[in-house]
Amino acid sequence: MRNQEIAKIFYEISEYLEMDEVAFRPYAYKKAALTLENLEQDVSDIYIKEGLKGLKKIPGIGKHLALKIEEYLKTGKIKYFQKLKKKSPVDVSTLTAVEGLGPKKIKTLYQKLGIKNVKQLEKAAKAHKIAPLFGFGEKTEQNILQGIEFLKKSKGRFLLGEILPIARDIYEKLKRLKEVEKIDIVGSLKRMKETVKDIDILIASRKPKKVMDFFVSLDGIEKVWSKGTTRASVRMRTGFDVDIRVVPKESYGAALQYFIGSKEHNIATRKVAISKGLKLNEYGLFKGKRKIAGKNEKEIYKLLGMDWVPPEIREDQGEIEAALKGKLPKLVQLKDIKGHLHCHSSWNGGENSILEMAKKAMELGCDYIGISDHTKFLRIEYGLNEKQLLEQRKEIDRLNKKLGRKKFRILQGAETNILKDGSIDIKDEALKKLDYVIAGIHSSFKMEKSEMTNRLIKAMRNKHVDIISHPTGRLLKQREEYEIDFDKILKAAKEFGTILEINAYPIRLDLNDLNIRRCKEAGVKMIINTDAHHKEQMKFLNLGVAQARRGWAEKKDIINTQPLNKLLKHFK
DNA sequence: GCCGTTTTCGGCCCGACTGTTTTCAGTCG
Repeated sequence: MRNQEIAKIFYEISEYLEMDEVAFRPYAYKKAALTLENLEQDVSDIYIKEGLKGLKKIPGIGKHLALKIEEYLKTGKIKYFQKLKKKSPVDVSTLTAVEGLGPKKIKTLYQKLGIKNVKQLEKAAKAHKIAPLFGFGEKTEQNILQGIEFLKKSKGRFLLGEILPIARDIYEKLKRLKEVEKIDIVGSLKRMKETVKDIDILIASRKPKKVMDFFVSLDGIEKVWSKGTTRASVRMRTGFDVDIRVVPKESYGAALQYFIGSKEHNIATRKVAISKGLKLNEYGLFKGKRKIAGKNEKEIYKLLGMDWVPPEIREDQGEIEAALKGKLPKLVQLKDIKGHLHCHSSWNGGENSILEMAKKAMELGCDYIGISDHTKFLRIEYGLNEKQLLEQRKEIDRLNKKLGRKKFRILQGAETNILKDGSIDIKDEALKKLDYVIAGIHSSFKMEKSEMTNRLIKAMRNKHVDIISHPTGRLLKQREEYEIDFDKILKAAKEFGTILEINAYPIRLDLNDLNIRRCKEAGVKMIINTDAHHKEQMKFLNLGVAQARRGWAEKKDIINTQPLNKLLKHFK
């Protein structure tokens, strides 16, 4: 998709303009980038079909941005962007990723110290050159160093949600090639890890050379790192690396098992093989020199006396033992999900009306959808007050009547705010009238552990609060989770019957896999929600399901696998 | 730079928080 490439450039332009203190234009670029990211159609398709006129129909894209998109599609470049980069040769996109640094501070750092990238930034901070600058100080310098450390930890990894669509696109293109007999995405992407380093693809073919030639000629490739007879590696313009590997059909299953990993799972599996006097490697399962399996994974696991292990839990975290005993969990699946309850509408600044959101949910096969707009504390998100919630109630009742379907229902919730002292920003009388109440932390993230734990527990104790949204508050590659005593949270959830959310929004994935497993073991119920601010974002559901699976969650652990009447029983 | 008109320029999300200041700028959401 060219959309993501262009969106990335527009975001950067917006940051350069902010550095130059240009008014309002940064906002226009940011808005356009956001729209492009969520656009269903590929801009290049739109352009081919309808030209500039078609581009201008996209909301937030006017004459000038349409011309820039055209320029990019035709030449692969945007001159205006290059000019800006030349003027301030600073790596804004990674520098702004350091928490606490924005365009203005970056500008000062460049002008006073000539800092252009994170490496120079770190050097300057360590040499205490930043603290004396006007508007900076000791604390800022320390924060910068901390921010850099955090960045380093997540360096070179991409969000599952951003890389998956690109991987699927490449997968589909390769699949159509007639020389490709079998094909799978492998590696950590197949295991649906929350962040992924690169895209690995495995192919069975008798004509590897043809597959290689086709692969390196794919659209969107920036450069080819290497190309051999059975493997190749490329860098995409979007910044991802893609590796493919071609093997003969006869050993495809063994190769699949090997390349899906994880390494730890493979080591443990090979130990099982050894204990049975067998040998397992990427070419097959062997008894002495004789190959006894290798064509597909299932026969390999079977001959090892194990059940087939779903890729999401191949981490050597107890799945080997469970598979040997035939006691693997029956993991929750996307098709088990009957609806979801954390969606935002245009009532609080989301992109789509309640009706549009509901229609999309129906289209995706949901039996219900919950609208849970932000509440008044979050001014920036147009948070609703008590009165507006009542008005929204009427609108939802009206829509339910109009849709008149027994099979589908819109529920009214709200994503309320847990204030600093653990109280909720909406009065009880108003909460009472909602079908359910979500509460989440959206401010004051830096609190002492016991204080933060108590803050959350107090909210859970509220007799109207049913669900805690994104319980740990982390943002992948951006912000650490706030400090909480998770065991105490679990205990409280159990006591008060509070449901913890698995937020499927790509940058959140919160609860994460480990916490999901703890939750399941503690017998605390969970709900998988998308946090969609746009109807297209409902597709994130599968990312949440994947994390639930990684956390060994089964259908019974997740309340939105239940039909509406049973679901409602979980609420206070 | 977009949008929406009162068709040709004015409006465009705003409060909390932090770390600087010593009344506020920059960043975040």
